Amino acid sequence: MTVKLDQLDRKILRELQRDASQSLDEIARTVGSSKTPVWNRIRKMREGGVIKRQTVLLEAEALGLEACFFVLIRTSEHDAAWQQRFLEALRDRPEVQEAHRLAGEIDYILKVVVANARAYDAFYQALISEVKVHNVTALLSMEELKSGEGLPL
Amino acid sequence: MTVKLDQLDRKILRELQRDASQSLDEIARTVGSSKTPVWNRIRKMREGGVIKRQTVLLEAEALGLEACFFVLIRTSEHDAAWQQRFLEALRDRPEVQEAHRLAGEIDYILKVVVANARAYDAFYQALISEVKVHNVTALLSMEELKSGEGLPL
DNA sequence: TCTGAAACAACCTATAT
DNA sequence: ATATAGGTTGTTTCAGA
Repeated sequence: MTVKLDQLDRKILRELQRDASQSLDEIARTVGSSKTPVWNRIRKMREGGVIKRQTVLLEAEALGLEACFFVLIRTSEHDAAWQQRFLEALRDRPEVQEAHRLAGEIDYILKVVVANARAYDAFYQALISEVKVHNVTALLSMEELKSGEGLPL
Repeated sequence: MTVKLDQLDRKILRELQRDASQSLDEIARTVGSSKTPVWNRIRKMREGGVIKRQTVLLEAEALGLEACFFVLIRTSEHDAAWQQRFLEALRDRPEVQEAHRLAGEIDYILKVVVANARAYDAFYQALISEVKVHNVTALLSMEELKSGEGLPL
C-alpha cells in the first residue's frame, strides 16, 4: 500500500505544496517533464494517499479569529472509554485545529484558534465539563513566526 | 484593507477549505449561488489576503517523516539582535513546520517534523549551537488525533 | 513510461440585466 | 450585484512509440 516516490515525484509535490493552483503545464515545465507523466504521477499519489487533499490557507485574523492557544493536558484517566470520549470531544470542536497524544508527563497537546480570550475560556469550560482532566496549561501565542511552509522534500 | 465577509463568502471559504479542487460550478451549487459572483468573491478574497494560498496536504509518513515534536523553549536573552538571529534560524530550517512566540513562562513553541528521533537530535544540536537558549523541552507526538480540518467558519 | 494530439471541461471576460 | 454566453486555457483520455 506504500507508494514509492522518486525524485520527480518529490519535485512535483514540492511544487504542489508551494502553489497548488498552478497548471499542469507550469508544473511539468519547472520539474523538467511533460503534462501526461506529471498528471499520472499526481493521480497515483492521490490514490495512494500521499496527497491527502487540496485546500486553501486562510488568514485567521481576517475571519475574526485573533487568538491562538497551545493547550497542554495531563489526565489521570487512561482507560479506553475515557480516551474515546476525549477524542470525540476534540473532533466535535472546530476550534481545535490540531491534537496530539504525547509521550511523557504531558498527555495531550492541542492547538486551539478562537476569536479572543473569552472564547477560549468558553471552550475550556465546555471541555472540562465534558471530560475529566487532571491539569490544563494554556500557552497564548503572541506572534506566529512561521507557518504553512509545508513538509520538507 | 480589510475585506468584509458576509455569509456567502464564508460558505465559499468553507467549501474551498474542504476541497479546493472543486469546480466553480460545484461550489456555486452548494453555496446556492452561481459562477460569476462566486468567482468575483474568490478573486477579492485572494487579493485582500483572506485566502493566502492554495496548497496540498501530504501524508508525512509516506515521505519518510515519522516523528513529530513540539518543542518548548525558554530563553534568557530578550534583545532584538538575539530575536532576529533566532527567527532566521527557524526560517532556515524546513523541519520547523510552525513557530510561535508566547506569553508567559515559556517563550517559544515549535512544531518540528523529522524522519526519526536521531534527526530530531541533529536539529536540536544545530539549533542550540546557533542561538543560545536557556531551556528546551521536547514533547514527542505518539499519535495525531486531529489535524487539517481548517479554520472554523 | 513518456510523447503528442484530440476531446472535453472549466475558467475568465465581456456584455446585458 | 448577478446572469448569460463565448473565446481561451487547462484537464483528461487515448493512441503510438
